[in-house]
Amino acid sequence: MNPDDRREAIITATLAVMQRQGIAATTVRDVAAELGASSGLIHHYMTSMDELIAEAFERSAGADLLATSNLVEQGQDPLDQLRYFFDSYTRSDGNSGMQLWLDAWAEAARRPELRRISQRLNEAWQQLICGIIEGGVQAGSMTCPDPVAAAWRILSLLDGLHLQEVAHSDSVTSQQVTNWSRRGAEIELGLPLGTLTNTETS
Amino acid sequence: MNPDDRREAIITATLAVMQRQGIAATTVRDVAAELGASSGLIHHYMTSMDELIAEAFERSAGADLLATSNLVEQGQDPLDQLRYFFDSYTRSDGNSGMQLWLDAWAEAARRPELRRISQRLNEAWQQLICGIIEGGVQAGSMTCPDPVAAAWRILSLLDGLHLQEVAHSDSVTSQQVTNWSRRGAEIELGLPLGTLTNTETS
DNA sequence: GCACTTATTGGACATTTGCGCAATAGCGTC
DNA sequence: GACGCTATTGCGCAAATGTCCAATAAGTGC
Repeated sequence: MNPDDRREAIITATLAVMQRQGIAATTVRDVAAELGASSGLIHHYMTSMDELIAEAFERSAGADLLATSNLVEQGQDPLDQLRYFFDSYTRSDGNSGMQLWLDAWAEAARRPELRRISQRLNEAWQQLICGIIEGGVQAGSMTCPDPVAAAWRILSLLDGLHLQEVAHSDSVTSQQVTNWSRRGAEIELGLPLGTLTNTETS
Repeated sequence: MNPDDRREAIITATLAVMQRQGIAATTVRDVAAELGASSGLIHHYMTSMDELIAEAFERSAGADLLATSNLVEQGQDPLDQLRYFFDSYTRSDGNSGMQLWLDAWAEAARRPELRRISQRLNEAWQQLICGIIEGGVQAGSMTCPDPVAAAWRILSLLDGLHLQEVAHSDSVTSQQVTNWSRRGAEIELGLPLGTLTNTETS
């Protein structure tokens, strides 16, 4: 098999195992089994387990960011962009992506490679929001004296709420995450109530 | 040694190891070394590793909640209580407590015992905030149409920001967490700018 | 057909893990 | 001082894990 394709296949298999079992419980043998190959093969392409995990996480989380980023770009005006942003962010595939983020944040303290990637991606998310806000302020549709802080707040609010949903699904439901986070952004940016809740749900 | 005291000593030692190395990297042997005893002793008092970890986490996180709760009770009025709340929450001992929470949230999906505890404590935190807000609304010093949602938002914002600080200390500093979270609460509750920032820091 | 490179295998190895168990030590009671 | 209970030890066991490596399969160019 072509080395590039093989590398890709390994990362895909690793991602599948990671989403199923969590980052900490992902082993070389599990990846090999998922791939239908031997464990030695993984090490022939990857220098270490940490690198493998970091690369697989980057692939998954990077794709999510790119998808949202692309969707946001299609918004006609900043308000539209913000709606697209929430639509895309909230619809993370069954929260398996969010569990991955939880694992990544927790493991960041112990895996430098993973830490660098999660930090870079989180900063990119914040900048994506920050750009929308700055556009909204310039267009006069949003009110925000400190876009940088507001962007971190909106991102942290989303992460914090999703965190509750993933860790304690009985406490906070997916619907509440959607409603509460949008309402929070409306308050943060001085938007009229209902600006971001485009459907009939309250 | 008295069985009760011994049990206590084991939990204390476990907590020390957990704060130093993280939940996932806490082993029976490390706890035994911290305690200055043999590994067999731990199993003589604890039926399993999971139970030990869950109990130690509950001890630590429960104490933090109690401390903040007690401090809040000493506030003269709801605004005072909210200030005390932020003072206490932000000054979590060098973030080792927050790393523990990160580990707990990530592990919640795989350790039912831990999940129950973290869920219960998170709900208690939310109720603590919710009570303050309801008091503030009643007293007329805060404006909030939905205290339950607002409390979850403030808690999630704090958690989300702390999360960034612990996982990526280069992105978000402790000072920014303090300022941004308080400013967020001011916006959320319709408070004048600076109501919660009692010091000279901006 | 033959050398040479490389993908791939399958298992060995050292380490670490939670846990169990037989032996020991310490201490209170009669 | 003997007995009995239990706290405590220290080692052993089986399982799991990351990593490495010699052997093999499969092309590939000459």
